[in-house]
Amino acid sequence: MPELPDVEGFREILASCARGRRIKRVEVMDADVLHGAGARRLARELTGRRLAEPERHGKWLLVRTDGPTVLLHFGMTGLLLCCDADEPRHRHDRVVLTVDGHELRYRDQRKLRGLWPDDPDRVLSDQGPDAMDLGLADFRELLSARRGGLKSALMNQSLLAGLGNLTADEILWRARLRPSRAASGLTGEEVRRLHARLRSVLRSSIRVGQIPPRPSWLTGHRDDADPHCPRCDGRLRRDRIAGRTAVWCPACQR
DNA sequence: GCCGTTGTTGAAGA
DNA sequence: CTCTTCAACAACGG
Repeated sequence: MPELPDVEGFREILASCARGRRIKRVEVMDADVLHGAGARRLARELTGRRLAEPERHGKWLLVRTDGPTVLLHFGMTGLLLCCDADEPRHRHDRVVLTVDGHELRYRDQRKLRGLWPDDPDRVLSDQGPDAMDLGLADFRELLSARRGGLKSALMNQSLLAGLGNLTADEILWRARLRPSRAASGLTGEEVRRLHARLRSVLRSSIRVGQIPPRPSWLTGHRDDADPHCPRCDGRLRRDRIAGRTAVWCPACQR
């Protein structure tokens, strides 16, 4: 689930639910999700701290406090929820921060990622600029220096941070470009188009907190038994590209 | 038991 | 060195 738009939604949840409030209690139900610090140390460092304005970089959420910062990554199945304290716990709730009146819950089925109570600069040192902060000139520069495929470049977090498998497919489909194109082989006009679609897909998705599963979007048809293009009605293709399933329209995308 | 999964990583190969 | 693929991580659904 979580790509840039989802994580931006989690950031808004965190801000509205807990900003300015004090952490009363830290519960770790499953220490598998803690990286670089155990449950004891996490509780000691966070209990009594006041939550500050949260930030996001790519798919990372920075939980700022008046003391240490904790970085959250949601892997494929992670969520951040703001719950009333009397709401029953879910079996996949791994860490719970109690603030006044609410509980912030890190819920994750698969535990592929988790919490890093660590120096943000160190954890984010391998990340490229956030995809929403990347200007056209830098985008062009970065693609032109690339030897591999276009989709794998878009998903490479060290080049630009935030795009995953679904957003990359949606952006490429909107820009009418094939995922297998060489990253450095686009014309000036194609780069401009790609950059514009990148921004518009992210902007719309951030509004909804996910890629909108609308029938007019490619992502709305990914899981159809016999998926067809919502633009030209041609049959969509599924290919294994850069280790993930790419869905694209051979008729619309060049 | 098989396959697949909106993510990332390290190892191995091209 | 650059880039890609692969297996692994863990848990679940079809």
